[in-house]
Amino acid sequence: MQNKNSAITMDAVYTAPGYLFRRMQQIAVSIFIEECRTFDLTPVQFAALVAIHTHPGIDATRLSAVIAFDRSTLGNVIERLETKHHIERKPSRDDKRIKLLYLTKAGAALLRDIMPTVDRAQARMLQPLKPADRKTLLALLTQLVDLNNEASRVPLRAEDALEHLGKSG
Amino acid sequence: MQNKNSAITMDAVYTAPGYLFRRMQQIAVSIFIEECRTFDLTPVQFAALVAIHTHPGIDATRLSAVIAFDRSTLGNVIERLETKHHIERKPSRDDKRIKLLYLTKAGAALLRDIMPTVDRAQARMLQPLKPADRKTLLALLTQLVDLNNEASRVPLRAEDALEHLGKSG
DNA sequence: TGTTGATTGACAGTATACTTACAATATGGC
DNA sequence: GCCATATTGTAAGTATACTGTCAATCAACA
Repeated sequence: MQNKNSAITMDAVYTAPGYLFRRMQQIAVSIFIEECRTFDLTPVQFAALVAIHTHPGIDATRLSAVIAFDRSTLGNVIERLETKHHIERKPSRDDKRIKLLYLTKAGAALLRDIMPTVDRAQARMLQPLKPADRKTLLALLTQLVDLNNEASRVPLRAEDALEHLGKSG
Repeated sequence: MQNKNSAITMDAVYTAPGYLFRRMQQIAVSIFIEECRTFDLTPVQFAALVAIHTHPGIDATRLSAVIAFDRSTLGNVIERLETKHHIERKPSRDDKRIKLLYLTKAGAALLRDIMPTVDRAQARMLQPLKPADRKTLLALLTQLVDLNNEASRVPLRAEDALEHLGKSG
């Protein structure tokens, strides 16, 4: 909202939720990359590894729904993870369009090893707040993301995405 | 944090602050673009226009500090705004390295006209929350972004960035 | 004055994050 | 079985968001 004079100041930017979300995302990625630099893994690559670990044999389309990540971009992410030998793609016998995703041994080991570092990175993001405020912020944010799910171009579809899974391979 | 069995589940993603910030950023951009589609303006382009309006004759480096936006990427943003005739670049007489940024008449008019739409977009992002919760979330987020400012690769330098301004052109 | 070091904008490279379009393949209705 | 429709992965195009590097320029100092 502008003030009563409708004068446009930098407050139109600094106090806008959208600006704060963008800044916080920048900061979060920066902290994650810095903490995990020895593992050479980005936040999205980490999310993909966790999802593939949790749902071995998932395909790219379902993976995108599970981590709420655009399907087209995910193609590049999968490619990079494959180049780094963290995952492998296997053709499905039942559906020739589909490529099934699995962690390699190295990928599974990496995921196991990186967990404490990721936990530390996540904690660092909220560190400056008092513990009670951290809980409040997380609760409100979780609520808001959930209620706004359909507003995003790639809504999270954790459940339905996996309904038809497990019958291919 | 993982549970006591250290089993890796999707909760390692879904409950992580970093994931929530990413989701919220996706949602915020999506809402902004959707509301402002008739104006063909992105959130960052909007922030740049506001900053140039507030500080006519600013250069690209200072602009990047004022909106906490990477200097390299900002070059492309400026280029697009110039192509759309919303801003113009003029060489500085005092410093041949610098190009001074100004809104065009059309750019100023666009900025004036888009304000209500941007306000509506910003309001929509927090709409699902109760009014009291919106205030709480905004306050905590503002605090967190401020306290984490130095953690980002492009810290906000609203004040210092403008200290040496106004002597060129 | 002249040279060193900093600043500025531009560029190349990587990685999200989205759009639309397309060919190969699969599915459901007939 | 055949065909319209849908799904899947891929690719091209746009826009952030960052890393580096580089040449031109400027500023400060010996």
